Parts: sequence; C-alpha cells; structure tokens
Amino acid sequence: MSQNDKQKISTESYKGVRDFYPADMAIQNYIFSTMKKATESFGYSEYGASVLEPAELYRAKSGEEIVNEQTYTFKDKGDRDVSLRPEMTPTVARMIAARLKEFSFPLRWYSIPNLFRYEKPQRGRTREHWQLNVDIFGVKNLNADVEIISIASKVMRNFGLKDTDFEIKLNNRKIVNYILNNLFVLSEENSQKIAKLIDKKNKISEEDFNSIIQEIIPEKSLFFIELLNSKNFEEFISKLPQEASMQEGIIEIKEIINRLENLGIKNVVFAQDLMRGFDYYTGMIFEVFDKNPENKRAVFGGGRYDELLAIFGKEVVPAVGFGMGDVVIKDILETYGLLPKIIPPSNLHICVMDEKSIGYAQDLAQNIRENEIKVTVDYSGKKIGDQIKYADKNRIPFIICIGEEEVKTGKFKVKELSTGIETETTEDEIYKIINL
RNA sequence: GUGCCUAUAGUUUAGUGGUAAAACUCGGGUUUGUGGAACCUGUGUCGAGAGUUCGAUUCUCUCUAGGCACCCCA
Repeated sequence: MSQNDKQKISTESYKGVRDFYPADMAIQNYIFSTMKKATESFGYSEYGASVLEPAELYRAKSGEEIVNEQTYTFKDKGDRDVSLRPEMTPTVARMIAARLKEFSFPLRWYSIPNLFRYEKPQRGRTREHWQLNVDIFGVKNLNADVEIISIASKVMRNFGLKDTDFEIKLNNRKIVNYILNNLFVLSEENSQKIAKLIDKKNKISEEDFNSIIQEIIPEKSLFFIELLNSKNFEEFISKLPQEASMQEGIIEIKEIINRLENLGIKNVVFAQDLMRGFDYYTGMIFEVFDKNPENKRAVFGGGRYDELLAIFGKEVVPAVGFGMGDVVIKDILETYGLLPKIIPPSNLHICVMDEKSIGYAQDLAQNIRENEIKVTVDYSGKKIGDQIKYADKNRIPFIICIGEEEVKTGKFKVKELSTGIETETTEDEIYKIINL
C-alpha cells in the first residue's frame, strides 16, 4: 500500500468551523477574559454543560422542522436522538428546572459555550461559534432588566468601545403583542409575517415595505406605517389608545431607560421596530447596535423570558438574559482597532552558546520561573545571532546568553531587545530587571 | 437548503491549450559570543476526481471548500 500518493487527508478544517492557531487563540482568550471579567464584576457564577443534549429539548420549544434542518441531530448507538446544542438557553433552563427546590433565588449565572448550527456558512456565520450567555433567574421586577442591560453595557465598555460607538435599542413584547394581536387583530400567520417584515425594514425599499403592509392590512396600513415611523417614544405612544394591557409595557420602558440613565448609561433608546427572533420573550427586549456609519448592524441582544421553564412542567421562574457571539464582537473590535497587540508567549529567552551549557541554562530557567517570569530555553544549537533573531520574531522582550563564562561565574547579562540595553545581573536579582 | 461567483507557493496575487511568475512570509546559507539589514538559496502533483485533446493549471462536468444574495437568525 502506497498511502503516500493516494488518499491524502485534507488539511482543511470541517466545513464551517474554525481552527484557532495560537495567534487566533490569543484573541479568543482576550475576548473571553474580557467578557468574564465584566460579568463576574456583577457577581455572576460560571456554569457549563455538555454540547450533547437530547434532541427533544429543542423540539419542545422550536418544533420538529427546525430541529431537523437547523441543528446537528443524529442517532447514537443506543437509538437516542442527540443534538449538538444550537443555543444555551434551553440547557440552562433545564439545569435550573432540575434543581429548582435546591436553589435560593435569584440566580446569577453565565457561561461561554460553543454552539452548533447546521447552516450554510458565510462571513460572520459559522457552524460553530461561542457565545457569552448571561442570565438572572427569579427576579420579577425591573431591577433584573436593568442589571442585565448594565452588564451588556459594561462588556462593551470593557472592550474599549465608547458609548457613542453603540446604541442600546429597547422594546417590549407587551407592546408589540398588543399592537399585532389587539390593535390590528392579526392572525398568527400574519403577525409573524409582519414581525419578519419589520425586522428587515432597513434592508428593503420603502415602496416594497409599504406595499407588503398594504397586502396584509389593507384598511389600516397607513396608520401602521405612521406608527412605525414615529420619531421618538412620546410620539409613538401618543398615537396609541390608552389601554391597560399595554400601559404596563410603556411604563416598563420608561422606567428602564430612566434607571439606566441614573446609572450613567445614556445610550439607550426606544425602538418600535426592534423585534428579535425568539418567540419565548415575554417583556423587555433589547439589542446592541453598532453605530459605525459604514456598517450599522446588530451586535447582540436579549430580553425577558418568564415562561420558558414551563416546558419542564415545573413552576415558572422569571428570567432575563442576553447572548453575545464571539464572531460579531471580533469583527467589531477589528473595525474599531481594539484588538490587543500580540502578547509574547515568553518574557525571557535563554540563548545557549554550546551544548555543554544547556544543563546550566535549564536549571537557571527553572529558578527564574519561580518569580512568575515566563522563560524559554533555546535548544536549537544554532548560532547565537539566529537564537536572538528567534526571540525577536516571537516578540520575547528579554534575552540572556549562556556560555562557558556565565556557567563559571554565575553572572550574566540581560538584554532588552527593544532598547538593546544590557544589564549585568545574577539569578537572584533578575526579577528586578524583567519586572521593570 | 436555493441561485450566482471564486479556488495558482505559508500569504496576497500575475499568467498560459505545450507541466508556472512576483512580492512578502517561512526554512537553509554567507560574517566562528549578540538580533531587526543585505545578498544567495529552497518550497508548488496550479482545491480533488473524471472527460475533451497528441498534450489540460488553462476548456467541460462532478465533488469539496470559501464568498455574495435569498432563507434563517443564536
């Protein structure tokens, strides 16, 4: 068998998933640690779960078709239907429902799971992505909504984005539902059509938009369009009848915007055209928008979903949360030039002059590492110039050269590559120079 | 999932029906204990498979992957 010329295995990664080479991983780690730090500053605890879930978890919520077409679902050897999780919310809801009696609420939980979706890959749309999920369970009042949006804002700020770079759009399902179901009395089918249409309002022309509205609600299309085009919240509500079932939603929005403003979060606006895909939302919904005029787009969002735990047949637990994907945020940090510079893997590179000195160099490295300095030893046996070149290419800031002299005296020179300055020192004193 | 476009060195790209080029990167070398330079040099079965042809990297088909739009939206 000549395996070499036949049946070569491709070096390509599986369709729609990414390899993370060290440079990519460094960025990924930076993104994750920034997310974690912001979230943990609000006292949230990290949880985790397997990527494998029984497929029925998603069927219960989304219906058979979506499970078959949009998720990775297959049979295991025991004839069970298994899915790779397409989102985290059902998992966390399951975990909480399972131990409802054990917890004292509220629960503040977060996770950065990888999620899978069987979709045709495109820019910014992969088959595997990671998503920060932040949720608070067990708080019925608006304090939870305010807290969740505060965290979202803090994550953005910690990434170095300014409040003027992005906008937090706010709407409320109570208002949306009232308008679609009570005011225009739409069938389920039509209200879904309208919801989708509103969602892509900015993608299609005004004429197309208006004519589709006209088709669905011929008698009241003008009123609908006028309502949707309201310039601000006041104008919007002035056009609506005073109806109790909707007043709640209006009060909530006002209250949330006010309280966030008092917390110094002022880039929050009401947006009557904000819909969001999931239908399990029951109250406040929000979406963070990149205001970059070149590329206005939704970055991430979330909302309140008070009924979701009902699918497990347990008592209902009110919940608010959001999810933030790694692909979009990386994109945005790139456009704003906010990705960190390359972090050197090592602080100190020990160059070795001759074979005999390697043992000494290793021992030295071992001791220097006690001071939390990251040390690499060069075993290449190459010329000293090449060893230094290696350190330079890998952006290792300091080097030491070890040869017969150094082994004999125990003294050596530390060289900082950026300045070329050499300082004579010893094993015990070296941390003073490198920690400079 | 549907339609369209693309695929040449590690990367970005040029090019031709007679088996390929540039820039940068990477590896090796030229100064025998101190780098970022210069110079020399190496690397490709031209995405995979099949067909047309004397001959295919070039034309045709299939597949694979990527991109754009639709769809979907976490």
